[in-house]
Amino acid sequence: MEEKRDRKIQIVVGALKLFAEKGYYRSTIPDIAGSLGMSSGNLYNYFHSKEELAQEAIRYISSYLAIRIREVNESKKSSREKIEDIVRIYFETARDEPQMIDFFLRVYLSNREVFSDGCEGMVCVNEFITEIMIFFEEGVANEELRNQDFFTAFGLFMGYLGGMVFLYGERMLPKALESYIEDISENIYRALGV
Amino acid sequence: MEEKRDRKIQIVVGALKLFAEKGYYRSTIPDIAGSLGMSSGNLYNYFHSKEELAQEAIRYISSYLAIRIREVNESKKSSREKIEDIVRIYFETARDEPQMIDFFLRVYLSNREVFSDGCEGMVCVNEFITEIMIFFEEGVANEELRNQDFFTAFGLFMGYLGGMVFLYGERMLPKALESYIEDISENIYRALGV
Amino acid sequence: MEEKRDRKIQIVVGALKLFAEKGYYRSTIPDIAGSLGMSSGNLYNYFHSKEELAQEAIRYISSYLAIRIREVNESKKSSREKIEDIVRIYFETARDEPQMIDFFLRVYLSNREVFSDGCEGMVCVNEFITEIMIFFEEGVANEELRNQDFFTAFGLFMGYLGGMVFLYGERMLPKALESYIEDISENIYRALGV
Amino acid sequence: MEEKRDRKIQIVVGALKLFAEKGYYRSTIPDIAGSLGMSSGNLYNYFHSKEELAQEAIRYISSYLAIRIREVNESKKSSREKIEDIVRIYFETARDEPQMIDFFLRVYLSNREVFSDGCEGMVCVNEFITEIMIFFEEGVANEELRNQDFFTAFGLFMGYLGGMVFLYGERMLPKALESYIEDISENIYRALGV
DNA sequence: GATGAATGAGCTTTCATTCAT
DNA sequence: AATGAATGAAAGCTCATTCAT
Repeated sequence: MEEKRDRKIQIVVGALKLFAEKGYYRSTIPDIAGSLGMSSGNLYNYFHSKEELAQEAIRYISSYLAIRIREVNESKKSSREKIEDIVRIYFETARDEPQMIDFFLRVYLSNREVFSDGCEGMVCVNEFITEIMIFFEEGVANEELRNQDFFTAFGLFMGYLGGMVFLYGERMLPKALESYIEDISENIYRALGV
Repeated sequence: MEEKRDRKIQIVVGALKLFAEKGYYRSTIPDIAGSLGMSSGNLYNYFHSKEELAQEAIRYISSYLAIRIREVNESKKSSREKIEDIVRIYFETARDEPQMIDFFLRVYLSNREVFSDGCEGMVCVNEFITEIMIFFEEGVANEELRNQDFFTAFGLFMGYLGGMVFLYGERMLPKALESYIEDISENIYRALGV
Repeated sequence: MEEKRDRKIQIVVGALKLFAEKGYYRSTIPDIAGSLGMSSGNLYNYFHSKEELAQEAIRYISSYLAIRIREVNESKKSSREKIEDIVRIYFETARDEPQMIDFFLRVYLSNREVFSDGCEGMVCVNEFITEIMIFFEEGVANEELRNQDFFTAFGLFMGYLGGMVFLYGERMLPKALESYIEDISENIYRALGV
Repeated sequence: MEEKRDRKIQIVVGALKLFAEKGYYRSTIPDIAGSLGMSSGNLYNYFHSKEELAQEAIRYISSYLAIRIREVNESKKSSREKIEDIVRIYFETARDEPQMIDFFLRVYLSNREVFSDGCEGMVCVNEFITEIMIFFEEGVANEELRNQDFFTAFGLFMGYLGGMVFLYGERMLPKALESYIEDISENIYRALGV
């Protein structure tokens, strides 16, 4: 039983990688199964459909990022420092596990029809959004961040990071992603701080 | 000959709309041709492939937005005011011609393989980026904007706007898109201003 | 346009033959297309699904038999003679166009799930049943047939003929099908006559 | 060993039910095994293939009906009464154990390819047919029934009953099946009697 | 005997593209 | 220019059967 759960996670991780590289529609079930050394028929013993696989993938990513941001939220740092921590987490993930961010940007955000049954609204990225919300609201409560509409702040933060990772993926950035952390964090703080 | 050029534009506009609504892989050539009242065979008299059609579409969008931003750049307004004008243009386009922004976010940014032969790097959105670059560099030259890495600024500006339109498209924003213009412009100015 | 209608009929006739020979689930779309010298992709330019093809087939058969029975109904013969004519039509069809009766017995009657959307109840065999009903009611009106429940009579008539054709198909009958016409008609008349 | 025989019968009974409900090709081995609370692998310890299972099912049904008809044959009743008894047995089975008759009509009669190796001709329904034959020949010997070709009589009897149960299954009969027993028996007797 | 993961062939259906008309 | 029938490769998914445990 435990084994089956482990295998499911292995499959999600493998599928995630392929989806992120080639997109949802260009990744075929035989591709995914093959990359895991299994037959495509067998894959259906673990997941009922390709869509379900993609939905599990986005849940996995949301959880992965949420765990790391939760640590930041639980620290005693200032909002300015927390911004930098979150930017770092995001960029390090983009560097070390690029499929995570790429899946998010290129599969989840773009192929909404794949997620419309089972991941309506933002239910499958809820964990992640919740942590960003906690970060923001604590900053406001501590009078370190301006009290503005959450989505206005959220759009800036996440749109910005997503945009940078996209430029990075397109090899449009002249320097390594990490070298932008300081400037970007400063820009975000200027926008959101009191 | 002139006629043929007009018909090509009509086709691009029609294809653009369908691609934006249903995504690249879910839009079929018969779909596109049908929505234009023509046969799929005939469509191939104007474009050699589905990819070419998508590439023309992104060029069209880039040009469409560039023209409007050029007007802003040519005005005598302050950078603070220009930011607001650009945000307004972007949001008004998202409201009145949603396919333009949606194609950009959901087709161009996500199905990179479609654009890898013919739109490498950013050549197909060059016109648009150039105008943003002009806006930024003039602001720096006038000492209204801080002199920072262009991509750091660009990522913030465009990532932010894209993020907001995405949230809007997902019906996650409680208010109309335009009502955020003021706050968002302020956030951008705080981040980029001197 | 007319051509397309003709081609559709050709396809129905071809599919009908295969379905009758091998059953619905053992007849594959490539089989059907191949037997008609066309590609399976092209078949979908004429019919939207395998089910639709089967439904058109039963409508075709129902119409084919109804036309022939209508001629009997329009004749001035006695009910006793009409019974014999109908039995003859049924058996001659079974001999000359065996796929018609076989499809009816082995596909339509047995794979009800295939017909549940679009041929609910008996709507796709309505034409045929209507003619049998006319035969019966006129016989009753003329006081040649006993006035009994229609289904009691219909079940006998059609169950009997179907049963004989089944035995014939299984090569269980020692003699040719036609040589039973006289005896069977007599049995039916004994059962239904006044 | 005796246990194994019992388990085999249980499996046949369970498979029979599923086959009758969903058809042969729509019933999967995991379905059948699952409905019996066993694994599909284990089912293969009892039967070598899906086909074998279906063949055992029809043998079981043939035997089930034969036993009941044998009782009728062994009674001292007239042919007219025996007809009514057989009709009643058939209809009561259709009501109380519908899978028996449904399997016969919808699986055995229709998917001949499944039975072509192992149940050629009528060998798997031999027991049942033999009893009907005994009924008929005794009736002829007693001069209660006309001396006609056995198949002519058999086709009427069984085709009729099968047709009525089919109409019943399609919910086309306005009344309960049993209420037709009297009329149908009368029709059969008129057809077959001296 | 019992399990269920694994296989792999085969299914229906889709669709970009071609080409005779 | 215009049509749409035709192709054929490939997709997602199913399932009887096997076999290591």
